[in-house]
Amino acid sequence: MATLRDVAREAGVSVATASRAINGLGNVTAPTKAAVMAAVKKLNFVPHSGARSLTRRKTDTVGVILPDLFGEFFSEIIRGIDLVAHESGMHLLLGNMHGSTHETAAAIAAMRGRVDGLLVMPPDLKPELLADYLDPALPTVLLNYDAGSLDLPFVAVDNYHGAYAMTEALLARGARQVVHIAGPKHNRDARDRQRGFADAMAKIAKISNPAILPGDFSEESGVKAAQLLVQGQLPADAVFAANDQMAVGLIAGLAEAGKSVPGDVMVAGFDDIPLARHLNPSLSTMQVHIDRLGSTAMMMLLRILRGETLGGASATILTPTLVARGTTGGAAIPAAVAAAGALPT
Amino acid sequence: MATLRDVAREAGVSVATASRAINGLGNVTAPTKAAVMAAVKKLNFVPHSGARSLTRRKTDTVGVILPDLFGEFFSEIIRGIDLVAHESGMHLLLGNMHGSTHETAAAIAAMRGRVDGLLVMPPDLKPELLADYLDPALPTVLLNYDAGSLDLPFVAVDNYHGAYAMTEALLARGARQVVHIAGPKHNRDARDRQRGFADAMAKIAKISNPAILPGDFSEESGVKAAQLLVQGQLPADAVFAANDQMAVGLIAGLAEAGKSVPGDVMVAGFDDIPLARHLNPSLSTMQVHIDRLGSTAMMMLLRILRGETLGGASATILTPTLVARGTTGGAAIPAAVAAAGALPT
DNA sequence: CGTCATACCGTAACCGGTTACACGAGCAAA
DNA sequence: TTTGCTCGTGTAACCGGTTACGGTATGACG
Repeated sequence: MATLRDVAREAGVSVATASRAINGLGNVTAPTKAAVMAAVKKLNFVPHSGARSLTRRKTDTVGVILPDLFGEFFSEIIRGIDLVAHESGMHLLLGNMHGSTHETAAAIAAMRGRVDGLLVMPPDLKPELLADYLDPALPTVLLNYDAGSLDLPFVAVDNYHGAYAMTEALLARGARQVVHIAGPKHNRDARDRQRGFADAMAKIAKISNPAILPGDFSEESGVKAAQLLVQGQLPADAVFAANDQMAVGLIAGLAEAGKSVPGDVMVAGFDDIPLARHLNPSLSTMQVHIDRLGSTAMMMLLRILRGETLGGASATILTPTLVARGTTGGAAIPAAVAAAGALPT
Repeated sequence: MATLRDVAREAGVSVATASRAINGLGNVTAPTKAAVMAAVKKLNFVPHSGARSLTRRKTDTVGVILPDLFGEFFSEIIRGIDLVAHESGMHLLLGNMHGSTHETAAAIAAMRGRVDGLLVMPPDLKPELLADYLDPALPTVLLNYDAGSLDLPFVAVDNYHGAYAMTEALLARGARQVVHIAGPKHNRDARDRQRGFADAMAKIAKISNPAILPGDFSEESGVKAAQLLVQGQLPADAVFAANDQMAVGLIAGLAEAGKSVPGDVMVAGFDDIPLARHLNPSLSTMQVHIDRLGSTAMMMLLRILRGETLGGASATILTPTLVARGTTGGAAIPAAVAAAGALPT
């Protein structure tokens, strides 16, 4: 592979001149520039971005560290990030913590010297630990994580009020005995959603100990919850799953047991994954623009990198909106219309 | 940020010794190693991977260049790649060609000096162009692309025989007038699938000019196809969409027009995206293990990087398998059972 | 005690670019 | 002619690591 010195020699100039010519930094005569460019073509020289970023102290890359890569949730986030990263000519270096705390540290450390900033989503990590791992000198934006004590910028979803609103809606539809299927115990999103549910039940329905079934955000755990519900003879006229994935499993499990939705029991989820509107009946859920989670975080990071100060905007809370569909007996928008984009569902 | 020289100074040794101690390359006394480690802790030094890869001429990173990041297809590929990359301690640098040829060149060029190898998926690029962009010295594996004249290793899906098999299955179910919804004209996958369909119709049903509706792999184009079908009074007892996404739109459109599936018309797709089994009725389709597309490509690349020779295995063809579900009146496996993983659907 | 192998360690040259600074040429003003 | 600028270019010092090579001290051995 040709290096800059090769090009310089070929063009009969110094490396400095070659560099200037290639980067168009002025101060180069037209003929010499042409000579350099000819040499570039001839040797088909491609600049070595690694070396480049070493001196420039800029990599034009941001590191993205996610807990996992499974499912639409993460792919939507990545897409959102890429959307705005691409506009600014930034690249994405993917890190995956694969659920383990130890790997998280490794993933962050491996980013040193490869990225200009970091986008981290640590859904089940204690803030203190996170602070240890992160390099204070490296601009970092947290995804879906309220840093609390740390004063790192972040963008998060208002899980609490979302869950509250959904519970309220179920109650308004006439449900009395609403059961919640919780997410993983240590997961912050899950805990906030559960709190929102419990508070709504207490404040609105005056029920202080609503039934809560365990779950782990997976489809299987939704199926299991359905079985528990039916076999345990748990009285329920509505079930609110902490995410759509579980709601999908739940509905399948209920159908298996001969329960009809929403006839016998209403069902609601959270996230509005693409699948939700295609179910039959379609799934009522809290719509989160997952891609926006990624794109706004990336925009915040870009502004930090440009040296702007975020000021009050250092924390962005995305409010999910309620989408009433078939599983709560709501306005069931014909799938074809929704798919064609005629309605902003 | 502390550099290696800082550490060396702090520990009272030379940079060479510090480097050796940190990397555990022997030839360092236990006490001096301890001193270095202490300095590392004290300054909390994290090695600068950028600089490291410059001298090592190894980045421990592979570049992944995809045409887009939209939908489950790509996220599954990335997940598959990450799965095996992670095992070998490799990182992923994402490049996105955003559909444009010009961007493709830029994306590839930007990888120079940042990666040890490349995974490229250029579904609508001519081989000659691709050859121009690619650096022959950089190990590259093509995703879902038969390089033909270029002798680059690749892993691809046997779209032709998959489509042939699906068409055959529809005919075996008694369909006579099978309509195909094609994918984007310039897309190789789409063209191969269309060829498989046409050949099967000709050979098995002796129909040489089967009806083919235009599409672009999007859900909307499936809806449009349904409208064309109904309004155009096109006789059809089965519709074979070139991918699942379009099949989903198609089904919604048919339902809108009052057509029942599979009663009035059977429907089949291609890919087996996760959504497929959750539709009601569930979608018959050709199952492609999309994640394997990514993981096998990554494994091939790793072997090349390790200096092994691929030999005959330089081309891997993944054969899709037929999954008969509800939309062709096939064995409709209860969703709950399938979700629980009791059956390997 | 001299010789030599061995094990540790330091000096300095690299990897492939960028860029501060110096230098010479050309030209206008004094 | 001398001074002073500007403009184009070259020299060399970086960026932050790795590593070839050479030096020194130590112990074994004749």
